[in-house]
Parts: sequence; structure tokens; C-alpha cells
Amino acid sequence: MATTEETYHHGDLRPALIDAVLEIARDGGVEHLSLRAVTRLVGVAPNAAYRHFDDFRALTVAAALVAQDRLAAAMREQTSALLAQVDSAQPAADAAIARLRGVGLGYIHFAIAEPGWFALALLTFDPNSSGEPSVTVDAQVPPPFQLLLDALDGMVEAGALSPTEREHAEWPCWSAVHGFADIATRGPLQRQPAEVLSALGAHVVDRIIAGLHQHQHR
Amino acid sequence: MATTEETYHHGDLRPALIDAVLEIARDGGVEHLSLRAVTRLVGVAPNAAYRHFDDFRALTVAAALVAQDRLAAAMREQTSALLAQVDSAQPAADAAIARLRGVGLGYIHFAIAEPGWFALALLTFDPNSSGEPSVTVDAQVPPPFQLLLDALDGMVEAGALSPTEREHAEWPCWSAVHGFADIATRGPLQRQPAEVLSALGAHVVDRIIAGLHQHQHR
DNA sequence: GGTCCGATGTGGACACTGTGAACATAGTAC
DNA sequence: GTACTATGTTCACAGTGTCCACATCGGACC
Repeated sequence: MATTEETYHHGDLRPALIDAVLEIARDGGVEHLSLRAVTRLVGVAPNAAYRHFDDFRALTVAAALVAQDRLAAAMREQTSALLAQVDSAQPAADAAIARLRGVGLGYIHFAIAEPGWFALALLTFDPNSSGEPSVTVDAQVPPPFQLLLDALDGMVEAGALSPTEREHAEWPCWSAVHGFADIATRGPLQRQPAEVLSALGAHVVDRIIAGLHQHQHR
Repeated sequence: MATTEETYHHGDLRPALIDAVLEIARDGGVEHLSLRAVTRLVGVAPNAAYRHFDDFRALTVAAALVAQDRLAAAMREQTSALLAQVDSAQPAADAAIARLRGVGLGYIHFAIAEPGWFALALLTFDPNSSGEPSVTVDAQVPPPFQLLLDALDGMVEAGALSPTEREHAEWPCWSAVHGFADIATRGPLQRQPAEVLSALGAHVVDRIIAGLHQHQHR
């Protein structure tokens, strides 16, 4: 990995620090993160980080954005895999539903497979000091959330969801999927084997998708 | 409040420490919790806590259990309030549904109204050192979760849910409600006004309840 | 009634943490 | 070759949880 020889000046410290955060978060969990552990891993003095980040928090957020991108990538992969199983002869609504399932299952499977990165990805929000209310984070929609919005809009286009049902539909979906990921990761299900979590996660996704339609109670 | 005069021995330190944790968590948030802050508030040396708790973590968990009880109490109140609106002439299924809604709305409203206590209540789980898998925590079901299980069983008894639909139904419900509380508390909705959160929360609860029935997609 | 003893709280110390200020070095531009 | 700027280092400080030795109280025992 060290293509550049060891010098007094590291030369590529900023990305190296972010990588170190990702590595520590991956196999130690977010709670083992510390400025000193990160710089120690890179082989540099703790304060060197302050040339590239205002704060330890800022470093953490920069790495969290990377983790968020990986989460989004996993969701896209899962979506593609499910869409590939849909026969092109089937109605468009089926494909739209498969896409929405992929978004949810991708989120959940990433959380199960990479709990450290998943926890890291959540550190974007938090006590952002100043804060006038904003519907999303910093007027910029995080990529994973954008995937959900697009999938829901696709449902409407495909006729799988009425415009009325579409309203605010992102919140039930996001709540259920994120909530399950949290329960499976930090909550009462945290020690369950991956197969169990995967099966329960699929059940959660199917139930919330079913609930998007506003039918009468029987 | 000091019925016992100030002595060298505090005399009632254990509950006092737990109260202090609750107070700090309530208006400072869980991230401001520290052994030293807690003992400082009580007016005692940091090490005094070690006569009553193995660990700072143990103190924290003890307070978390109290917070969990208060959460459960809020859920029971909300459930009673909703049940009171149901006419006794209405079918039993309506009452069962109202009860389930109360469980979910109670959870969400508590999280919105007391975010510090809510975050504290979640600290029960976590890296419990050793850990063979257990479906619930320490072979003991937390009171808030038990309320959900009872409400779902009540749905079956009232005929509002088939036994097949009842299977694993606790996870979609818990995921959606807990997930929304997390989003509203620590996530992208954290700065929204309480009315907005309350309305969205109600929407989430209604959607997940609708999804419990396994009808066909239209 | 005096004496011991266990329960409870204190003080000091240690290894950590994030962060600020002052200093040192390397590479670049003139 | 000499300045300058970017980038790391070193030292220092306040804060954290936790361990160890000590102080002090209340109650039990003879």
C-alpha cells in the first residue's frame, strides 16, 4: 500500500485518516473510535489531524459520508439483483415493488453485514451545533434516502401507488427499515445469527410495503 | 427534600445517583452523562459510586431501567386514553386496534416529549460483554415491548388479526415505531417541531398497522 | 459502656481522551 | 540561495473512568 516512501510529511494524510476511521469502525465498532487511535493507526501525531479537519467530529463526519456512499451502493446492488428476477413480461408495478424491496433489503443487509460501517454512516446527523429545522440533512438529501424517494416515485409512475398514498410514504418506509436495522444492530436482536435477522428483515419490509396501500380494515 | 441531615455518610446514595443520572439525561442528553458529572450533582466524590455499582455502566443501566418503566407508563396512559374514545357498542376489533395504536403512539410521544429519557432507556442493550444470543434482553422482556406483545395478542383474541398474521408481527411494529422515534430524536427529523413529528408519527403507526394484514397487492 | 468491624465516602494517582499553542521540518517559488 | 507556506511534532492542560490506600461513621457484640 505504501507506494510513497516514508517521509516526515505524510503527504496524503487526509484520505489516510478517513481510511483509518473506516477500518477501526469496521472491526472495532464506532465506540472504539478516537482521534488518538486513528492517528496511531496511520502512524502520525494526534494533532496532525488538525491540519486537515477542524475537529475530531469533522473527521468522523467525513468518514461517515464515505460509509453512507457504501451503504447506498449496497442498496443499488440489491435493487439490481431483485429487478433482474422480474420477468419483463410482468406488469410494471411488479418491477416497481421489487425496486422498493431492494432499497429496504439492501439497507438491512448492509447493516447486518457491516454493523460498524452502518453505525458510522449514522453519525452524520447529531448535535450539529446550530440548527434551524431542515427536513433533510443540511439541505442535501443523503444518497440512501434519495434511493428510497426515487423508488417510491417509481411506484407512482408504475401505478403501484396512488399519489395520495405516496404522500409522506417515505417516513413509514424509512422508519421500519431503519428501525429494524437498529434493533438488529444495537437492540434486542443484536446477537441473533445473520440468517434469522435476514428473514425477519424481509418480513418487516414486506409488511411495510403492504401497509402503504390505504385499504379498509377487514 | 433533605429529610436526613447532611452527614459524612450520604446514607441514601444509590437512589440519589440514579436520580442524578435521570436529571442529567433529561435536560442535557445522554451524551452529557459522566460519572463525575453525576457524583458532582449529588455532591459526593466520584469513587463513592463504586460502593453501589460495579461500574459507571452499571449505574447507567440501573437508571435506564427506570427510564424504561416511565416509557412503559406513558404507553399505558396513551392506550387508556385511546380506549376511552372507543364506544363500547363498537366491535371488539376496534378496541384492539385502538390499543395497538396507543402502544405505538405512546412510544413515539414519549420519545418526542422526553428525548433524553428515551435515549437513556435504550442504553439497556449494548455491548453486554458476554452474550449468547437471546431473543429478548437477559431472558426478561422489557416492559414496553411486553405491552406490544400483549396488544398484538389482544388483536388475535378480538379477531382483528389471524394467528398466521400474528407470527413475528412484533418486529414490523417495533421496527416502525422505534425507527420513527430514532429518526425524530437523533436522525434527520430531529429539529422538526413537535406537532409535525406527532402527525408523521401517527401516520407511521397507521401504515404499519394496515400492513399487518396479508392481503394481496391490488 | 467500651471495643471492634463492616459499610460507606474521601484523596491521590494512573492511563486514557480531545484540543490549543509553540516549534520544527520539508517542499516550492522567487 | 533564501524566504515562505504547508504540514507534522512536541508539550501542556483539562477532562474522563477506575484502582488503591485511608478516614470515618453506625451498629453489633461482649
